[in-house]
Amino acid sequence: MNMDAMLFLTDDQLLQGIELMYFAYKGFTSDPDRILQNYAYGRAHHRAIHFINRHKGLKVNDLLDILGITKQSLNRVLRQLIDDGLVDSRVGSKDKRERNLYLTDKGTALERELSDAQRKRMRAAYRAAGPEAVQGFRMVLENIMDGETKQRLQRIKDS
Amino acid sequence: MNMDAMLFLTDDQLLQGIELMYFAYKGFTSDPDRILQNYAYGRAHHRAIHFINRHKGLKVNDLLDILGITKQSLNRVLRQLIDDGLVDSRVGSKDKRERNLYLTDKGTALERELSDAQRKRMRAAYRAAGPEAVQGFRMVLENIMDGETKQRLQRIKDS
DNA sequence: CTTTTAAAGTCAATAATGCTGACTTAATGC
DNA sequence: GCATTAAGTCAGCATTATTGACTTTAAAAG
Repeated sequence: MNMDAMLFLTDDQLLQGIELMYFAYKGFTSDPDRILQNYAYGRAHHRAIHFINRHKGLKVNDLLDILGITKQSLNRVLRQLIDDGLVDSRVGSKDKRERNLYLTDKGTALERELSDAQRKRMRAAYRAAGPEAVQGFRMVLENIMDGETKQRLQRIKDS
Repeated sequence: MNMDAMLFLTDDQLLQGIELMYFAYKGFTSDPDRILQNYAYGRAHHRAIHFINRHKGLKVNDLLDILGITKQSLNRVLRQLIDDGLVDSRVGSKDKRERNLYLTDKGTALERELSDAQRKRMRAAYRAAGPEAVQGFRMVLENIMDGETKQRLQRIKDS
């Protein structure tokens, strides 16, 4: 398939790609969803845990920014995770209004359990598709993302 | 990147892929989500409309099977679409217990509006990434899917 | 030093979308 | 005739999102 062929991608071929995204995402979330049921948590908890792990010590506002949800939506989830001893909310050292979020050992353990399952699936998919396919996968996904989202991610990475 | 390098994909690299899936999916659904608000519909309506369009005349049971939700969950959504005149539910010609689902002109119009936006995003992403990347994108996504989902899709395609 | 702004947290109400359980209706198959 | 199947419905509940209206605490601006 060359560049010329690209220009003639039919609507049907594009719809196939759209369905692929839908079904792949469903598979992608299925392992964590199953695990979370054992803890009476949902996807919202998983996302919070994931990003607190990825950006240790991030501020509540940063987390809100990444997730793109409201303070009130996050509150319920974060409250539970803190009360259940999975997340530690420490008063900011410089600015005492801020709270820096960290996973506790218990939180880290759940994060491992969740991401082990998800990594296993990704690794298998990467292996089956091969290294070049992985590069393509990444490139297309990055271009599907909102420009705004990219900027948000960059901002967090810089901070 | 060769096959050997694949075997040493770090956990961090895999986590990056996981985040990419999350953010790309978010972008992927953002255009339809915005449009659906104008009609007071949600993603569930979109999915129903999408699959009724893709598999014209499909049975209610087939739609349940594809979506992987319960009859009661679908009912609310399908009821609305039928009442609003977007979907036509016709008594099966062979087996009169069955209902074959079709989009009306009005339903087709909304489907176009939704998928135009989504196709536009996909087309742009495909172009920016290039033809080989698209192949890779497809291969990885197919491998992320559940085997069960693949079989379900095959079953519908055959029927 | 007082006022304003900012970060975090909370309460209440609402919406979309899923679930389970318990049914009904109509048509098919045997 | 009777069991099964396809579709549809009612009620209740859970999760996760929303908006709006606050409070508390701390920093920044004046």
